Amino acid sequence: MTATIYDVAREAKVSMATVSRVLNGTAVVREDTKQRVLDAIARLSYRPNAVARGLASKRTRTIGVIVPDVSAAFVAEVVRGIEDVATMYDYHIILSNSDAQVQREVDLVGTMWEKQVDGLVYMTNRLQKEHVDAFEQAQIPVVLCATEDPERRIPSVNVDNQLAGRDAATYLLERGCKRIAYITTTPGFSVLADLRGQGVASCLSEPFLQVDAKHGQYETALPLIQAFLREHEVDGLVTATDELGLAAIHAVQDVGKSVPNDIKVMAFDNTRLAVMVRPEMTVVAQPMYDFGAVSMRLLTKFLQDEPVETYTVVLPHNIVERSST
Amino acid sequence: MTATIYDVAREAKVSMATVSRVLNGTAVVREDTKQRVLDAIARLSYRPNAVARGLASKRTRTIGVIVPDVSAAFVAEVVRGIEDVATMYDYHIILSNSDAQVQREVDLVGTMWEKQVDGLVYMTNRLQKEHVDAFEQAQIPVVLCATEDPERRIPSVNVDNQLAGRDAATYLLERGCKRIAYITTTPGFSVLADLRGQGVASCLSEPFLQVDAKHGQYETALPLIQAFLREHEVDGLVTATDELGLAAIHAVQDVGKSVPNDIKVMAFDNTRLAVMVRPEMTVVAQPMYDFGAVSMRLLTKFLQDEPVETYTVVLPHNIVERSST
DNA sequence: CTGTTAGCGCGTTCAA
DNA sequence: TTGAACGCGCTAACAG
Repeated sequence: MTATIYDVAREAKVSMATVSRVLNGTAVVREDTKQRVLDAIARLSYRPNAVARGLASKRTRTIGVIVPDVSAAFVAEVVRGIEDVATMYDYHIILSNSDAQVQREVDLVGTMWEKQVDGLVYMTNRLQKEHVDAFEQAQIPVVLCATEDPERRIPSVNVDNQLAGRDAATYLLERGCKRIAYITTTPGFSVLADLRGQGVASCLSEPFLQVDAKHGQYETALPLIQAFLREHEVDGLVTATDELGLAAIHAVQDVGKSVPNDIKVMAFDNTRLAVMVRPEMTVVAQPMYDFGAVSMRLLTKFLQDEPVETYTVVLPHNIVERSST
Repeated sequence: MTATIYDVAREAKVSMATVSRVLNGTAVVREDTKQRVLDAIARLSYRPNAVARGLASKRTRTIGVIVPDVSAAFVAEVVRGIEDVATMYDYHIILSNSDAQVQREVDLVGTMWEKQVDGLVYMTNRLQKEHVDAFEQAQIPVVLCATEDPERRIPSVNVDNQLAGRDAATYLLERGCKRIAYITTTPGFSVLADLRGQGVASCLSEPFLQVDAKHGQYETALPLIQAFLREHEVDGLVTATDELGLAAIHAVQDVGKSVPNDIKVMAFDNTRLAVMVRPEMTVVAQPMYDFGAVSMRLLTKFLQDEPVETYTVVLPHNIVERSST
């Protein structure tokens, strides 16, 4: 049997309350009795039971993290940011994948609630009423991470994706591109991708060309982009993700043209992929790690009742110029 | 205030024991009273408190997952596998990154213990005595995931990396390679990488050439491999990871040679990177998702006292032939 | 500064 | 088939 706080109390010849006090620093304890307690703890190699603690204090020091899919590079990087800051503030994270399915996302809020998480970091492609309802019912502090809440009801951390789209288009325009197309995942699937597209579109005088690259997978996107390039005369491509950017570069090469001479390619995100292509990709870099880190930090502020200035944090994005433009 | 089991009991005009019974199916309850309870639960939208439940039952239905770094593609994929199976068996996972630091890994076992996790899925580059001691002290069921335990003390799920290394070398040899080099992260850092190298070496009659690509990052590896290629005449390259494979391909091209005509390149793992290079990489594919899924499944067997045949699961690897060889 | 005493919300005997 | 009562290990008043 593993030792409890009672065992420590007996061993140190004090009451369990005193043990609790030195454990939590919740009140002043005389130095020598404190030392006795510490010794007893060490002798018994006592570890406080976080579950009992959670029940008594109503705070579990664990945060629920709900994401579409950790195995996506972008997401994994975000999760890393979340976990790092969580660790700093002595929290653990419970991680769940939703596969971007609303029903599952809503269910997860429920099970996270059962687990008594102190807060939630939430990542979804498209925030809907069901989500907001679930948050309200669960009464858990939530921070949206790299996801948009058009109505700004829920605190969130993101970049201005529409502006980012404009910046991308402007960049290409300034470098002489005349006809720019936007390559994205299935429109309607991801708000981020849609906003970026809107940003691009808003800069164009020509009719807006958009390529639906399905789920954004390299393999499926490649032939779609090739087909598009055979039918349309373009000299600039903006892609919703790095993976699509990579597919775009290869597609351009496949139809016998050159990047960046014939067609300039500019991608979103700046995952490690961006530097692993030839030519290396110019990108609108997203602060993925910071999405996670800042979200979690914001959440800790809520949990500790620290004052917060902005509930809707807009992180800066920036263009990293490389050889594909 | 959120409803408790007492509220439900009162609402259904039964005792809390009965509510607990219908909740857990732990004893037969008359159909109509069961229905009353269910109705009451729905009416109050009652959710059992998992923390209280954990304290009373001594099982939390949460699993600790300790990995070097989720943001690595390989790891993220493994974690996805773990989480999927955990969900199937109604477990949640607490995820922590260790950055491959032994001290942190050991500490994490301790904090996971405090959290009363029911089990641990553990991933580390090099299992050491400190780890095993920590496991023993914590008395938690552990399954090693994609990590070697040379002494087979701890249950594990892995492939035979040495054999995989031999297979890679054999493959190249059969295709006419005469001088093969192995490109790896800092030797001694990862047991997996070392074993693969040993496998490669065991097939070679020529002296074994090994390139220390530091931490295995594309950017730092690239110039190192270029330098190596300028000094050595080789016609085959095996790399410890996909990222290094990509660097190798580009390095070959940078020194004015062709893949696969002049030098064949063969990588390990088969992350999505493998198909995103030109030429696409031939790889020894690792079942990353399965590492996670099978580990977690094995752990559930321990937790449910199911019989298990093998404590050391060796998953099959296979060569995926593409254009780089 | 320290000890006593209630709970926290639930599982689980033991009787009835 | 159901209920009463105890305990899981700890925090948090409240006394002293």
